[in-house]
Amino acid sequence: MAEVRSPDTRERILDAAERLFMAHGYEGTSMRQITGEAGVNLAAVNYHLGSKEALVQEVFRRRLDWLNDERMRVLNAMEAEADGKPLKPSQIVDGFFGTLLRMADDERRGGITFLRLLGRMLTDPSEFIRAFFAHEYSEVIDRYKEALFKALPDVPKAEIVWRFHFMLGATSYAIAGTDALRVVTDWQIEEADATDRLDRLVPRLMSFLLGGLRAPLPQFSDAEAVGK
Amino acid sequence: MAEVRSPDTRERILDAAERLFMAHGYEGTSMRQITGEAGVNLAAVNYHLGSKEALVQEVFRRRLDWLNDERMRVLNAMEAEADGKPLKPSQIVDGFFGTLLRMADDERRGGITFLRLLGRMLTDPSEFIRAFFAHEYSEVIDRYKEALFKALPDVPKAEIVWRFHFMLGATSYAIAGTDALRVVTDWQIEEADATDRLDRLVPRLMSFLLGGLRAPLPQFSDAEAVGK
DNA sequence: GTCTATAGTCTGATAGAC
DNA sequence: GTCTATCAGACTATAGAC
Repeated sequence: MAEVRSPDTRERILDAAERLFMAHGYEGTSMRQITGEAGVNLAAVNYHLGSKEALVQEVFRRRLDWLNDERMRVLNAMEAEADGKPLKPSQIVDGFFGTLLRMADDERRGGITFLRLLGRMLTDPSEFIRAFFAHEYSEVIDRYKEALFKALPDVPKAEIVWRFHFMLGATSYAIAGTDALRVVTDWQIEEADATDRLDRLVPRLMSFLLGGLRAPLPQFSDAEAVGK
Repeated sequence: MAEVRSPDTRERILDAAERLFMAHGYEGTSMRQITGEAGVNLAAVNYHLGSKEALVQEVFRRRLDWLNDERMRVLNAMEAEADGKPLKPSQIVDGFFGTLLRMADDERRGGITFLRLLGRMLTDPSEFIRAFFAHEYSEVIDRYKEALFKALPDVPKAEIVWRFHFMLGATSYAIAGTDALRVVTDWQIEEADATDRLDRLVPRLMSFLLGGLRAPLPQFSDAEAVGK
């Protein structure tokens, strides 16, 4: 049985970095802030992680490895159950986005802090960030895309890929939650109490995503597009 | 008649800052990079704009002033036309999101560069950015929210506010476009040619947004929620 | 493994000549 | 208005004592 002990230096650094990168971004967070918040010496980051760039990669890797394994496990289980028949779109959307959102409740997996950090980094177009995500995500995305192609045989594949993309954006903003919502609204809506946030957000978002995924196909003004 | 002249120093700085903030973020871009790209002296930013913080505010202000005026103009025109009757949801969505997306074609208004910058900054939770957007956006958001409340009297207001938020997220990702799309897909889809991007993106996104906006209401597992 | 001390570089901002 | 020169401080990273 593993010895129970308080978080070691390496993990304290990762936790502090996760929180600070979420709040101020990668470039906006210094090693001094990170080590200060973690209560460790400045040199500890370079000793344990190597560099600031290696640190941010490890911050994501320790969470995404679990998330994508879980997404794979869920999809495999659903497909085994379906026995060759296509899955329902709602199952696929829940397997991908629901699994992500439910991380918000799991403090062992970073909780809401990691989800906000992820939503923020997905809009970062820098080559270094993009290459990392492309690598960590490609396998699971391919599997879910294929499942959607099978589930929606009448919808052109390009349309499904775009709608997948739109769903990611809506989810990213949903994660940022009340904070980002306050950017665009005074949010005087009566139910601002904190208790009913997450368990209502998930069904709310799922309805929206499925409505968008199954919307009538767009009519392009360009006539030639019909034959494509 | 105004004299036609090449962009002056101030505008060259704003253009360079817009491009660099889009690519590397606010914290990731130095004054030296900005003045270097603009081909002006380092001291010019402080002389013309005052500080780096004042610079980024002016980068947004010069575009958002036009955008929000235009959104107001379109909404006022549609409501005058409707003569007191509720607008169609598709009209409202097009007035808000369509007006934004069509900026991508207008190089005089910053084009696709500004749109990507905007999408990126909307995920930044820092107080300084949020306060600025809340101020610049509040009036027009309120008017569009009210129009949606009128157009969808059977949908609870809280639901509409959330769906507005989800639509913003989907649009933000749509703007980031092919770049962010490549994060989550190899994008081997055949129609990757650049020519047919924007005029197809708008109907694609509009279908998705309207599908989400008009989706069936979510079922909360919490029974008490029904009476709220 | 953890610390101090510091090297070497880059940052935003400004004073003052022209 | 535009320039050079420079300040004072923050940054990442590392060498070397313990």
